[in-house]
Amino acid sequence: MNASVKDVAARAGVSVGTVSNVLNRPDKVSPATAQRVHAAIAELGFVRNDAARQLRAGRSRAIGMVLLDVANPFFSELARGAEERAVESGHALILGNSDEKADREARYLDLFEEQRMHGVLVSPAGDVDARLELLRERGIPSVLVDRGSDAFSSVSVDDVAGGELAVRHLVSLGRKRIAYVCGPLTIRQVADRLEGARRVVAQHPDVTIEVVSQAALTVPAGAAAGTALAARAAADRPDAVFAANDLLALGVLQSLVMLGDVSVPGDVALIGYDDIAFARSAVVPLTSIRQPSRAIGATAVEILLEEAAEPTLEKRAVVFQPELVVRASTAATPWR
Amino acid sequence: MNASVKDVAARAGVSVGTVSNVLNRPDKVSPATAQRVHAAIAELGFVRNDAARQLRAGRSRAIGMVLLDVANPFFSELARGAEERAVESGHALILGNSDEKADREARYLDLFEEQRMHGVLVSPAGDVDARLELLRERGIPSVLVDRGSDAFSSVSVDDVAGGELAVRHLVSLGRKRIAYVCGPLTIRQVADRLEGARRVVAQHPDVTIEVVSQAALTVPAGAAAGTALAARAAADRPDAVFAANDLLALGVLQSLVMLGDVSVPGDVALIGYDDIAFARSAVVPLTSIRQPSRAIGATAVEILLEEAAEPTLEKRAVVFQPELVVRASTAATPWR
DNA sequence: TCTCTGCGTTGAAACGTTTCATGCGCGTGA
DNA sequence: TCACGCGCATGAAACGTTTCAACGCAGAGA
Repeated sequence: MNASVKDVAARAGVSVGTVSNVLNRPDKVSPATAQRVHAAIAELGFVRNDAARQLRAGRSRAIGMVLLDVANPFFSELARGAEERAVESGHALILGNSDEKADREARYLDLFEEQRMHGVLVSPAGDVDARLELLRERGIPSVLVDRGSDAFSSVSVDDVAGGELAVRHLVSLGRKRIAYVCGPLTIRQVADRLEGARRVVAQHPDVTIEVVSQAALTVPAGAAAGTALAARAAADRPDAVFAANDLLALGVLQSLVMLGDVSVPGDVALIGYDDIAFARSAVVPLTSIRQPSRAIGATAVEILLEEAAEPTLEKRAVVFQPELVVRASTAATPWR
Repeated sequence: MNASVKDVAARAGVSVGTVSNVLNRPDKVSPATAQRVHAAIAELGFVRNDAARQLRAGRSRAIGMVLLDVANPFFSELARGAEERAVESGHALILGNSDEKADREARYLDLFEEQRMHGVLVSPAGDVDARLELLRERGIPSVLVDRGSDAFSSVSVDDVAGGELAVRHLVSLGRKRIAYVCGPLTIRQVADRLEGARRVVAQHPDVTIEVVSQAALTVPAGAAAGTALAARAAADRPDAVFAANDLLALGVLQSLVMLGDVSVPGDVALIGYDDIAFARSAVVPLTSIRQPSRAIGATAVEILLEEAAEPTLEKRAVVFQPELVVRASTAATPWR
């Protein structure tokens, strides 16, 4: 049904080896022959079969990426950065969604292994180290994204520092009773941000922190947490909320301001994490911790490609620093 | 470096054919042999090479999808729906971003053709019909997403009806001077929504519509449009804005309310399109037109798989109906 | 004239899987 | 007892590419 390199060779009156040379090392073939081959290709509408090429090469040219949640703007930005860098050097980026589930993550890694991917980028949900070690043994390098590791190269943001930044900001505004609204503490980023938060709290005897853990890092999960907070007696309510990401924060904001009768930042100051594009257009524009998401993605691909080319390379750990972006949700005086 | 089916066969003391049978038609092999083969697979850590399998099979089990903008929640939801349906039947979904650029779109289609994809889903940026016709000739079916077509199956939403819904709502609130803030009119959805809007305007002699076209369908593009509107003298300003999607609407909202001194919905009523999750947590919660994004993705995969199995099938066109979701940005009285 | 170089081209091997015609051994019915 | 059918297992062929050792040939140098 499809023209193969053999058909092209026959049509152009050359051998298959020559056709392949025209495609892959044009300098090795005379202009006249190349010309004839190109003509044959065009006439037959020949399209290279990547499966065969890959089989021969032993590995794919594609890079696999498993993310916690593609619908989260932080991750889609990250993916964007990675894709751009990958395409730049002739690689494709295959995206998978783990939904923070270890089994979905594992399925994608299996798939990537079957495809003999050029390399794999993971923002891990479960404990992937053993699995990645297996991949490495089979010649597939990996880079962890948005999390550090002792065993693999990684590109991450200093989440402990981010937690410190956030809580230090809240404390500097005079807030004393902080709630940390977060997802499962098994997610490293969630735990690290809490760790940073606690460090700051430890330095201020009169400040307390309470952990409100939800099942997911999504807007509805945040809304649930916010509803619970709004239902409390005012005296019992925290005067500040640090949310583990902006989606949670937006959910909290929604239920505090729109359903409950709690004002932000009057009654409760609110700070998110990631500084997604929507943070600034929220009901009350959201103070947040910004991460250089695109740069993270691009850097991860960069490192991955280097390791794929030179497997003996030592592992590296790039750590970006987060940045505080102050908006109305923590402003000293209520916005408007 | 990697164990092959041959190694497994040797280890288990059977032929390669038998190993393949164990993997693909377990019923054809005696339990005892199957047992031995499974043991060998485990011992050697054998992982099937998908490239070889694909080469033999003639086509990949993956489905390719090209979207206008993966970072747009409408599309990531859509992709999510598609992915779930695809995985359900043992297919992988490969995602590509066209960024509304015809050349990027073309690159992905080339890639998908080289990979002999099982099928292709496209939300088209450029004019893809000819290209898809080529793919079809080569045995790769395609389904258009979020756009109708005469030549291919499609799953879309009635954008003309959506435009009507939006503007009828604005008119019912007594608004007379409507601005349509949109992206390039070459994008079908953008044009269709305008068409719908114009139909309603045509029925009301005292209502006018003005088109404010931007280069992209993004938040910053919307902000630019909003800034321009805010800069006008109040008498010269529209009393309602219909934005071609929620991202634009959020941008408009941002610049009207936060930079300019225009109140929403007091001075200007604002309606978006897509009803993304963030619409409800905007500065002023956004009235919008909801589309069943996940169902669209799932349905598209469904149809694609049927066509892949039965290429002679007649083309189908599924059209979902949009739905109006009223929030504060068009409420009769200002919110709060 | 003969040998040596180097350029262009050739054709076969190899990548790892699935498929399919073939073969073998055993029990069953005639 | 023989033929037959049935259940399993076999191994070669095929998929389409890239690579590589080998080859032919023309021109240069001896």
